[in-house]
Amino acid sequence: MPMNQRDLKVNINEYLPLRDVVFNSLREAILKGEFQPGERLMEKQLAEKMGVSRTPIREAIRKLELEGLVVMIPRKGAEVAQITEKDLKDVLEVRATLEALAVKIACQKMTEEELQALVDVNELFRQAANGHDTDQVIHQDVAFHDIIFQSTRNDKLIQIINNLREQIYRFRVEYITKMEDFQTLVEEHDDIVDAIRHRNNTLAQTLAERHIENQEKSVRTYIGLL
Amino acid sequence: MPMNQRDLKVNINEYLPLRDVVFNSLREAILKGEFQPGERLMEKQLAEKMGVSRTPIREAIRKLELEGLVVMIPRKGAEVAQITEKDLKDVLEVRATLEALAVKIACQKMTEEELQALVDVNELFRQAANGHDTDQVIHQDVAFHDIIFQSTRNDKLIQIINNLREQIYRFRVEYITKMEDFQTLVEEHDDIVDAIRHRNNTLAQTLAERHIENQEKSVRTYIGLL
DNA sequence: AGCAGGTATATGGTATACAAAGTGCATAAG
DNA sequence: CTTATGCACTTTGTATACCATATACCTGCT
Repeated sequence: MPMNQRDLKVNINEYLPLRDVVFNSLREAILKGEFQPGERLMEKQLAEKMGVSRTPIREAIRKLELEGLVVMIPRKGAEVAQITEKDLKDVLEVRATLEALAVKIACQKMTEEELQALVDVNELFRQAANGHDTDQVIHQDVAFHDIIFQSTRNDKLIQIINNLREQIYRFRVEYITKMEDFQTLVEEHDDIVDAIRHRNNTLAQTLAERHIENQEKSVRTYIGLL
Repeated sequence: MPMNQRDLKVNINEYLPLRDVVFNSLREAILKGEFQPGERLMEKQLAEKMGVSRTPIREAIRKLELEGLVVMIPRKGAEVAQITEKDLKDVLEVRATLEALAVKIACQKMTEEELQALVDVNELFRQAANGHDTDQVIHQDVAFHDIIFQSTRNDKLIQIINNLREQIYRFRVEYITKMEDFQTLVEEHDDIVDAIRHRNNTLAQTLAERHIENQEKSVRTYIGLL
């Protein structure tokens, strides 16, 4: 019985409509910068490259459209969304508030196990930062924030913050790569961990908000105001 | 020349792909409760009813899927999303924070014209509430909050809050209809207007947050914990 | 009543067709 | 030499037909 159940579960988990496979591929390609902002996404071309028909491509594009990663131009098709300075500002303004909310809830709900995981990830982050391993820095930074989000038990909050992160992910890769000094980031993470450990939610909120604001400043500096 | 330009503009504005017409129709139908939660959305049936082919229907459903209004069941199709008590709680927790952010920004950026418009809408809201005109109460309440959101000049914030409002809109219609006493709502709106007028952003934030929290309590009371 | 098996129906995807709009390039006009 | 004009080509948007597979329904058997 447990085996059947597991098989069933595996089957359910493994089933992914082709449209979602396409959706995930395109999304990742856009986030990694394999498609430039403004670049056209042509159905036939994508269909041929991915070996599928136009139908799943079109459906994937509908989802990317709502996700904000592509914009539709009537009767011309989809192109990768440009990000203006204002978009960046708007996104980070909302994100700062929601990250603050997340740590506030985390102060109340985070378990000891989660806190330990956060400490561990933060240590990996520190090592990556000291070793200037940018890939790891990005990876552990995402992991760090993910632990905080998961501890809120608020699926809607998690979904929205992830979408907001996604929208500026392309920049993050660029500016993190250019950035030499991760010391500020390390210190900010340390402070946030401490605030959560002491369940000091007002402090944690302030720190989280400042953390995102600093990120905005960094992006501006390193990207050169776009 | 201005006439040509206007004609062109009109044409551009009037063009809506069929998929978007379908998307808007289905969305409105779901929000108005014309489709019950859990009800199946069948492509062929919808296509016949709306006089289009399956293609635009399928694409519209992809967007509804990402919007959270329908859930996909693998190899079975789309059905109208159920809303659990936890969903409601999660959504309102995020909304309370974002409404607070909105009024905070509004305190800084709202123009005198917008403030006047807010006062006017608030007066209409009061009249609707006194006259127990539920349709108008809902309409003016939406208008009231919209003016505040627009004054933030943050398109991302506006988009996210609108999505969050949408998710509980179905309940709003029900509970507002059942609600007899709008006095609390009127007072809360008055207080928020005053706080914005005096550019008191900390007070405004507190009021907005409480306003949404009260809404959560009301929904729970009137819907009976779902 | 419960189960087996067959039938109908829906999804998910492929392929094709075609009108309308957009793109690009060559050629004509100024 | 630059700017229109025109024409061929491509792409989107939608419709339609088709099929494999999965689910739902029904019917008859035990």
